[in-house]
Order: sequence, then structure tokens, then C-alpha cells
Amino acid sequence: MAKSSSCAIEYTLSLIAGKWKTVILYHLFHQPVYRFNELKKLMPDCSQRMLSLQLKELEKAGLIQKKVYPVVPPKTEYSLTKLGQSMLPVIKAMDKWGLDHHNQLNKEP
Amino acid sequence: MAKSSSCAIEYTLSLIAGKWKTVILYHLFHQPVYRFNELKKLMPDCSQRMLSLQLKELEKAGLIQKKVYPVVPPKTEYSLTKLGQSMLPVIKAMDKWGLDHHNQLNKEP
DNA sequence: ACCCTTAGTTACAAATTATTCCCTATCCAT
DNA sequence: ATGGATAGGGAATAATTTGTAACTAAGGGT
Repeated sequence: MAKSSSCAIEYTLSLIAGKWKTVILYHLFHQPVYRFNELKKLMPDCSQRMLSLQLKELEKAGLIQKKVYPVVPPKTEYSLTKLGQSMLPVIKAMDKWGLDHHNQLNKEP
Repeated sequence: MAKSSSCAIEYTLSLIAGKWKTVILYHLFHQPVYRFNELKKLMPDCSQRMLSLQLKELEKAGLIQKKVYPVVPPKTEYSLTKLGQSMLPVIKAMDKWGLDHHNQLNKEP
């Protein structure tokens, strides 16, 4: 995304700044392996194409990896790489902040 | 930015996702008060316009506040709100990750 | 009279991201 | 023969973000 970043934070942000990337990472922290359509179901507002793009970028960044089974119908499995796992503190901090401060969330009984 | 987010992480990301927002927050954590041009100097690649926009969005999000002194030439001071301060763990985690993993950074002696 | 400073704004162009809709391949079941 | 399931790809378009450059106000200094 960003060509170069003089600053550590910019760099981190450049890797996770896509609209769905942090959400994907979040899900993969909760369950280590997901198939494409399983992720899709977890993110109903994310179109198939966007999911595909975001996965591709995460993969390119080295945060996730995918395993393709040459079967019919196709089957792929996505999981975090070691690098991706190291992002856990960031994702966790963001999740916690959101839970603590997004009042619109889980308000109704 | 995002209209609504079903998920905590998306919400957090929506508030800090601008190109310079995390950097601004980062600087304000290090020094609690900055003037516009002081921030500008810390972020040479950020244009005046972008800085202005990002500050405005951070303010709208309630993460920073600004104090305007009605003097000539103008003087304004930016600082974190309480809400902004609560973002520290997120910013810190991102900074740490970037430092740990951005090899291009501080490589040469 | 003219320039400097600060903290912006405006207008416009360019680049990046996101959305929509439809298309592919292959095998299995009906 | 048709339709379904899975994991995408492609093209066109829309929306958003970012970049560039010039402009403003108001007072002080020379």
C-alpha cells in the first residue's frame, strides 16, 4: 500500500489499513483456519470480491497464508503466519478499545 | 468515515485509519501539546492540507481537542482528549510492531 | 507600501479503494 | 441437460482519499 514509511506506525498501519483486514485477522485469531466462504459468512457486508482482494493483500504482506487443495469443488484454507500472529497485540488492543468505546454496540438487551 | 460498524475493530479502525492520524496521536502522546506548525514540522511528508483535514477528523471523532488563541498571528494548540489518551495501547502496539518488523527502518549504521 | 507570520481554506487534479454484476472451471447429483 | 457448490477473476463504475498550488486574514516590522 504505502511505498515507504519513515515511521514505524505508518508501516504497521499500511499493512492493516484495508477495510476488512483487521476483521479477517481477528477471526483468524479466534479460529486458526477458515475457508473462503466461511470467512465470507462471518463478514456479510464484505463482498466476495473485496474479501478476495483483502485476503490477497494480507497474503502478500505475509500476515496470512493459504493452502489450496486441488479438489472439486475447490477448497482453500486460510491461516495466520507467524508474522500474522505477532499482530495479535495490535488487533486485541483495537478490539478492546472498540468494545470499550462504541456505545452503539450491544446496547439493547 | 465508516457509517456504521457491526464490529468493534472496524469501529476503532474507522477512527484512526487516515494516513496521518496515528502519527499525530503518536506525537501527542510524546508531547501533550503541539501547535499546528510544530506538528507540520514533525511530519514533513504531510501537506498542510492533509494535516488540517486529519486534525479536523480526529477532533470530530473526539480524540483530540484544540484551543484557539485569538491573537495575531493565530495560535492554536492541539492535545489529546481523555478518549484520545485511551487510544494509547493501540498506538503503542502499532509502534512496537512496526519497530519489530520493519527491517528497512534504522538498518544502516 | 510591502513583506512576514500562523493557521488554515479553496479549487482542482490524480490516485486509490470499494461496489456491482457477471463470468469461469470442474465434478456430482438430479 | 441442468443446476449446485466452491473459490475466485474481470470490467466498469462510483466513491473516497490524497496531492498540489495558490489564496486568505490581521497585525507587526521596515
